[in-house]
Parts: sequence; C-alpha cells; structure tokens
Amino acid sequence: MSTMKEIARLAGVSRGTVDRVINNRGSVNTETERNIREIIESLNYSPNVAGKNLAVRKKKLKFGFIIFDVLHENSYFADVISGIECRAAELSEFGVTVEIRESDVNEPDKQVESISELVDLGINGLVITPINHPMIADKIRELTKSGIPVVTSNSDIPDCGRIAYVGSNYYKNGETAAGLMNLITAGVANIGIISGSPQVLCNSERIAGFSDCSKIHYPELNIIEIKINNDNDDESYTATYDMLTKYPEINALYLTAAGVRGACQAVSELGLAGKLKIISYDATNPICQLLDDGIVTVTIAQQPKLQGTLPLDILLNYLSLGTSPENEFNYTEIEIKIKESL
Amino acid sequence: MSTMKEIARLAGVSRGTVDRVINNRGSVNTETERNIREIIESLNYSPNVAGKNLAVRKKKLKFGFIIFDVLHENSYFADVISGIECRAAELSEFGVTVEIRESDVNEPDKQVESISELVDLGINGLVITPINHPMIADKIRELTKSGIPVVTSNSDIPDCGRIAYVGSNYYKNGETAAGLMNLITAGVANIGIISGSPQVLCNSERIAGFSDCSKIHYPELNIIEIKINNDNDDESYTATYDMLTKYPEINALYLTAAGVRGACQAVSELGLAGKLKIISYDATNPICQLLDDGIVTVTIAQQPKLQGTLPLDILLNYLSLGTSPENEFNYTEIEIKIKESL
DNA sequence: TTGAAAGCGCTACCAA
DNA sequence: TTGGTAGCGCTTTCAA
Repeated sequence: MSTMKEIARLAGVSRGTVDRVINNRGSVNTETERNIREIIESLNYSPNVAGKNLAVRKKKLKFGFIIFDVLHENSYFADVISGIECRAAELSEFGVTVEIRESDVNEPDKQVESISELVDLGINGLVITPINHPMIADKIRELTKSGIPVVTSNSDIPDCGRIAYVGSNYYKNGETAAGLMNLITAGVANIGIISGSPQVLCNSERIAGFSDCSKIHYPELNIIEIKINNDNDDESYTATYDMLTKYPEINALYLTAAGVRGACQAVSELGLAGKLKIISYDATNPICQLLDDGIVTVTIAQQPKLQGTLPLDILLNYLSLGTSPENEFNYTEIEIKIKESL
Repeated sequence: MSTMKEIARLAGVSRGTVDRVINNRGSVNTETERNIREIIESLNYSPNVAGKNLAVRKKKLKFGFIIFDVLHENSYFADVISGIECRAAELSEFGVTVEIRESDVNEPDKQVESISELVDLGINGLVITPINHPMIADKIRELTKSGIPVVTSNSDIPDCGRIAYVGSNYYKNGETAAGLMNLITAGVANIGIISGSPQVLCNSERIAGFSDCSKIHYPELNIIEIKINNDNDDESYTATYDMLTKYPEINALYLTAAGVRGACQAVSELGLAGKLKIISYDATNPICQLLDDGIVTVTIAQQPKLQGTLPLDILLNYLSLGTSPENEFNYTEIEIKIKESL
C-alpha cells in the first residue's frame, strides 16, 4: 500500500535516507532512523515486489547450482535440471544468471572444488545437492560466513548454515511405502529390498521409515533380505535375480533407489512379472513404462522440478526482497502414482 | 535482452510508437509498423516481465471469482478460497483486486446475476466455477465478446469462449479410483457407490471413468448399487446405511462426492470400520481424520489451492503480458493420499 | 549524514 | 500519426 516516497514525505527526509534505513545500509542519524522506523511500523509498510524486481536487475545476480551427475536422459536428476533451466530462463528477466555444475556422489573433494570454482566466478548464492561429508559441511559454512546464502536441494546437511532445504522427507517416504505395501498385499508379505548405497541418506531413511512403520503397524510385513545395487541397472539385475532365486517365498519388492529397470528385468525373466508386488521411487520414463506394463505396482515421486525451481526462488527472495524463507524445511509432496494416475 | 528503447532507437522512432505497434493500439503508419516489426523479429524481442509488472499497477485491474458456496470451514471450496485469498494478497502489489462471490450449485439464474453484478463493478477478468447450464454458457460467451476474459475453475463448460480451464480431469479421477480399488482388493470386490448429483459433471465423470476402467481391466470389480447423497452428510449417512443393510455382500465403497463423514458414520455404526475398503475424494480435514483413523482407505485429492491461484495468474498474464495460456486444459495433479503420506 | 537526480522497462497522456 | 514526458517503486551514485 504505502511506498518509500510516502514514508520519506512523512518523515521529512529523502527517499535515499529511507532506503538506507530499510536496507540497513548505515550512515543514518540514530534519531532520524528511529523516527523512520516508527513510521514504517505505523504504515505497516512492505516493499513493492514489482519495484524490487525491476531494480534488482542491475545487481546482475549470479547463482550456482550443483547437483549429482546426470548419467542419462532418464536419470532422476534430468528432471531436476529441466526445472532449473525453466526457472533460469524466467529469472533472466530479473538479470539473474544460473551456473549449473554436476558432481559425482562419491567424490566430495571434487564437489568442494566445484563450489570454489563457482565462488571464483562470483556467485551471489548457491544451491547444492550436498554429498554427506564433513568437507562439504565446512565449505557451506564458509560460504555462509562470507555472505553467500546456500540452499540445499534433494539431500540435506543440517547445521551447516544453509538457509533452507528443499526436497523429500525420506523417512516419511519409507512410511508411505510401508502403508502402500500393507494395502496392496492385504497386510501379509515377504519382502525383498533392493537399495542404493546406505551412505546416501535417502536410502537409509527410506528403509528406516519402512521398517519402523511395518514393525509398529503392519507386523506381518516381513523383510526377508536387503541387497545393495549402487544405483546401477546391471548390479540391480544381478542382486534381484539372486535374491529371488534364493528366496522363492518373496512376493513383494521394495526398491528404494535407481536401477528399477534392472530389477524388473530379473523379475520378468523369472516369470514373475505382475505376480510380485513392486514399489519403487520416482517417475522417470522407464518407471512410467514399467507401471504401464503392470510390472511396477506403484511408485512414489517427489516433485523433481520443484527441487530445481524453488531453491532458486528462495535465493532470489532472500537477496532481492531480503526475506528469509518461511520454512527451513520445504518438503516436496509425496506423490503416489499408479498406472491410471500417470 | 533487448528493450523498447533500443527498438525505438534502431527504428528511429519514439518509444510511444513502438509501444503502439507491440500492443496493437493502432494509429501507426503501415510502413513504420512493418519496419518496427522487422526489428522486433530480428532482435527476438520479448517484453520484460518486471517492467510490465510495475506498469500494470496503474490499470488497477479488478478480477471476479465465483465459486460454489462454502457451507462450512471443512468444505472443499474453503481450500480453494484460501488459495484465492493467498494469491489475491500477492497480486495486490500489482494493483490487482479480487472480488469473490459464492453461488448455489442449483441456481443458475442467481449465478448469472452474480456475473452481471461483477461486470457492473467493472471487472477486467472473471474466474468461475460454472454451473453446467446453457444460461451460464451464454453469459460467458457474452463476457468474452465484450472483451472480458473468462477462466473456468474446478468445473468446465467447453466451447463457451473461456480462455482456459483449471481443474481436475474427472474421468481420469474415476479410472484412478478403479486402479486403486483393484490394488487394495486383489481385484475382487462388491462395490457400493455413493455419489452427489449426476447433474454435476464431476460425479458423472468419476463414475464413468471408474466403471469403464473396471469393465475393461478389472472385470471382477462388481458395482452393486449407486446411490445419491446430494453432497450432504445426513443423506449420505442414510443412503450408506440403507445400502449396506440391503446388500451385506458389499465390501468396498466408492464415494465420489462430499458427505464422506456421513457415509463413514454409517459404516462405523454397522461395525464395518476398517473392514470395508473405502475410496473417497479430496483431503479436507474430516477426510484426513478418517484416513488417520483407518476408516477411509485412500483418498484422491486435486490441488484445491492451485484451482484458486492458477486462474488468477492466467488472467493477469493474459491482461498484462498479453500472453494466452499455454494450455487450454490445465489439469491439476491426481494426488493419491494414504494415512502415511498425509 | 543527507539529499537530489537519474535510471531500470513499460505505459499513459498530452501536444503537435 | 507521432513524439515527448512523466511516472510506477526501488536502487544507486554523486554531490553537498
């Protein structure tokens, strides 16, 4: 409603002085400042977004975005990237540019290097899917101290100074899988779990949520074995094949990571397609295909595009409007998908 | 990248003239116009959103939003309203005001009156949850002709001139329910359907989708009876009670409309809570409670808030940026929710 | 410490 | 049919 101009008039000062107060730029007489702040209070002033947006252009903000490597177009992170690129195009109208970097899940030192490189490029803010390693936490702390806000996306490191996390609540992901498993098996099942590296937060949390929830609410969901596939279709195939051969009583699979196609190939070759209940994560192209073919029973997605767009919005609001994100944890929706709802 | 100023310089004319060309305001020499358009082409010009946003304020745009009446705070439309109010507050920064009106599903003449009233108030655009009646279609056509763009939300009337629809794909909603019913009953069930008025599109479509999909893919899902509850908890209770007493073989309920609490009360009183599989729509407070209590098995939601916000965004883009919506049909996500994923 | 003025991109209005 | 100018709300720079 009210504007800086109006405040300036009421306070009998110039807009420049009001600007200095509002944005804490200093060099304002204490008395003058107090008076201005009072007026701001009484008018319930909040800056106009359109005006801010127009003026922020000259700052030429530059954001960095580091995610795990996109191995192929069907990779989960390809969807995140498409979100990033979409929002980056829109933000270019506000003078914002976005630098994207990929890094390997298993090479924290390289990720630190990528961060440094982006800092040298002069970024004003960073979004990162951090490797869960002290080196990264320290580096993020360093950026934060030097005035570069950091948002984590898809994976999180708490207590490292980052201003917000955008991504899934993986534990709840696991509970949801348990709830679904109960529904689709009438509460009784022998379950095999194929997972990625337990070092990666999302796998351990999804398994913990699943297993805790089962124990408490669905006691007849029996976990027979857990195998690791390193997010890789080949290893996934082998692990699944071996598991199903070894334990023919398994009648449901819980796949917590990538490599769904590999696992399903083993299932098909063993003649179990459509007989085994299979719960997976994400809704990449191959998974949608498997759902459609009736091999995967249900999949749980996590708004990959939002994981690309929202962190950038948070950074821009922080740097342009000066508003801290409303929530530290911005959990994406748990999207249950079946064949018919795709 | 490029600006009007730059185009004006290159064309050797004033910004006013460029503005007239870009926004088709007329009064420009054909030759001059042709030249300017060429330059626009070659520069690949597109107007700056921040600039537009700032300038649109002086238009003092006023939007109308007509939805069905909110009978109580737990009504589905209360969620839509909260979306409207949220976006209205944000749009006020762009000089936009939003007038909300409620109308009764069964009184098309009153809805026409509401529209006229809003037009008299001087609205520049309208969002409406239209009653499916020729009177309304005609009225929307009239508005469109007079230059007031209309967006339908939650329910649609095709071929009436409205520029876009935002809402669920109800037929697909029904197919999804059939898919879920198959999963949670191992494909064999005797189903009772409790529905709102078949006059209301969402009910008929949800039933059609469910029934078509069952017939083709899940032949052992038997629909035993369909009863009408007029979206009302009391009638819903009676209808459900009668149905379950008359057909004790029913072991699953498909609730396509409001009145879920009434239906579930009948189920509970008959001692069937947790034994009957129940699929409902939306995720209002009472339904979330029923999910949590294990009475409703699964519910299918449809992004109510988005149905409030997106139509307003579409109108603003249309009137400020001059961009028609990318898609005529903006389907909301089909959100499958179980106890654990709430 | 403060004020004045120019400028971001676009629109609107008045005068020519 | 056209140009010029002022203004939207905010930032920035320069001068006082």
